[in-house]
Amino acid sequence: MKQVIPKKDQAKPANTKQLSDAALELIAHRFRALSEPVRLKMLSALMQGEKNVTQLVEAAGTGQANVSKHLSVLKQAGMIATRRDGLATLCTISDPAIFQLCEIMCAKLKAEHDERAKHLAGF
Amino acid sequence: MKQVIPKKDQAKPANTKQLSDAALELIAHRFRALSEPVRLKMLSALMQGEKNVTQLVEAAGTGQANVSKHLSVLKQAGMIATRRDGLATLCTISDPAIFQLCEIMCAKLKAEHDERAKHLAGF
DNA sequence: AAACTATGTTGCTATATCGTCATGTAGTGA
DNA sequence: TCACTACATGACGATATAGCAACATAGTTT
Repeated sequence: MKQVIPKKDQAKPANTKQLSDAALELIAHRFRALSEPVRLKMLSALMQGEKNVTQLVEAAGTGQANVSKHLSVLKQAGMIATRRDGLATLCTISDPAIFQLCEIMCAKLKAEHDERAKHLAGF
Repeated sequence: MKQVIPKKDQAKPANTKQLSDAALELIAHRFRALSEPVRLKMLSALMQGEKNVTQLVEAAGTGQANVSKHLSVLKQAGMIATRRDGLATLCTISDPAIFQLCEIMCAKLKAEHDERAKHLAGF
């Protein structure tokens, strides 16, 4: 999946950002965190405010173990933060950029699929 | 991976967008298209303008067959468009939203990893 | 301390997907 | 038509990951 290619230094055009392989990998990793419906559903729930894991399990519609793993993915991607409060683990969105990203993607989808609006209830 | 959960219709809070499962799946699919370093590298190359597949193969640093498959992923995600010109297949970014998405993600990373700037040459 | 609740973790299976090799196909030129 | 180029597609192995079940752990309450 990941291979190291001898990378020839390429001249950097004025207005073009050339990203290193390491940077691309980091970026890909972030996008990947947003590439699962369950995680998006959890983030969507968190957009309403802080929630504990049990609430997220309800929102996600999957098992608790699964949610726990998804949480660690989102956490590692720097998208959510957690704090302990007694028995509960409270989760919040730690980076407002998430909102922008989702808004852009949603707008994109809405524009493209306006004719299929029936399948996109809630927009 | 995908399970159909009996979905209770939930009241829709005023300022909160509740996305249907179908919508979330579409959004996740779009983000997933951006979750591979090779695809990001291809998009990065396309940001400089239209390129044919051979040029993208060079830019991506992987095999032609692989690039071809990644291209179809990006195409299906509505991120690039292709047109045939003789033997060549010319590719362009079809949605400027890509730029916004990558800029946001890059800014996010830059902010978080400023201290590791050495690994992020090119920013 | 014992029982209970809320989460995290591990082992497992099923599925998805990357990368590669080989082959197929479309368009070009001799 | 034959060879060549540019690209797409199918088969394959290797790896990653979602989901589930069982268990482990932390904090609370009695």
